[in-house]
Amino acid sequence: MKRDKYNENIQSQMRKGSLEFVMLLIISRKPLYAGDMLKELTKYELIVVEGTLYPLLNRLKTSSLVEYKWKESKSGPPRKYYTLTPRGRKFLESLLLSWKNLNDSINALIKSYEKNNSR
Amino acid sequence: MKRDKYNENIQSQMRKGSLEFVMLLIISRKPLYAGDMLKELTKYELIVVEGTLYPLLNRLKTSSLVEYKWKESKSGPPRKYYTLTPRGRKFLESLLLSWKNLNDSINALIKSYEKNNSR
DNA sequence: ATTTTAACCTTGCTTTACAAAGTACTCTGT
DNA sequence: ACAGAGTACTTTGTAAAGCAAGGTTAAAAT
Repeated sequence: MKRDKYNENIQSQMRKGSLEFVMLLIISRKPLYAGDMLKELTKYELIVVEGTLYPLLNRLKTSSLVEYKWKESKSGPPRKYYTLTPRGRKFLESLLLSWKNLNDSINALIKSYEKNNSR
Repeated sequence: MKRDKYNENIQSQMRKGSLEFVMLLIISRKPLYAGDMLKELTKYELIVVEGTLYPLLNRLKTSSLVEYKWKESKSGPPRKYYTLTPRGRKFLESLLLSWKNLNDSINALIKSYEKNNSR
């Protein structure tokens, strides 16, 4: 039933569109590879899967927002360690502003909602 | 050039996935029709266009989260005034929790970013 | 050598935001 | 009465992107 899909992966749905932002934030802190990112995202309860992550990383690469260097691993094939480009840093700064605006708007709406429901 | 699309409609992209949430919030406050919603959303700087809004309202309707009543207008054809169903109210409550979680996660990441960039 | 594990990639499906064009109803001016 | 303007809602086509599932390659373990 189509209706039920609305209750599945609520958090996942809400994260859509903010994903790039979160990814750039994580990459900005230190060079890491996809496996690290998945762990990091899980820590923040932002579940992302491989099929989402790799194409996203490639889009960011194509857009010159990130770059990577191959590094050998002790336990398997080499890894791509990602960092932000200068362009990526600039873009992240603008996303920070957008996020704060969106955040303010939604919080204003929530306040108005909570007042109406007197809690 | 594909790269440039990343800079267009940043805010629009970030809003994706939170749209249902915002719509339910707005509808929860008082019955309104699509025209009112567009004005309301503009007020909060969350731009949405007709081609997005109407299909979304129909999805919410199909999912039994909202319902509407026809009302005559003084200046044109009748309007659909939307309200939340009980199911819609419950769903909105769960979205509120999800939003707060996502918000906390991202704000934690932002703090960590700002510390690294010592500002 | 073969199997397992790790890392990265690709394909197909589905959803959905948006632009643009379409339908339908009401009011106004002539 | 009817043409045109304005308002409200709908539909169609396109493109983007998340995800599941399957694929490829490389190193390590047995």
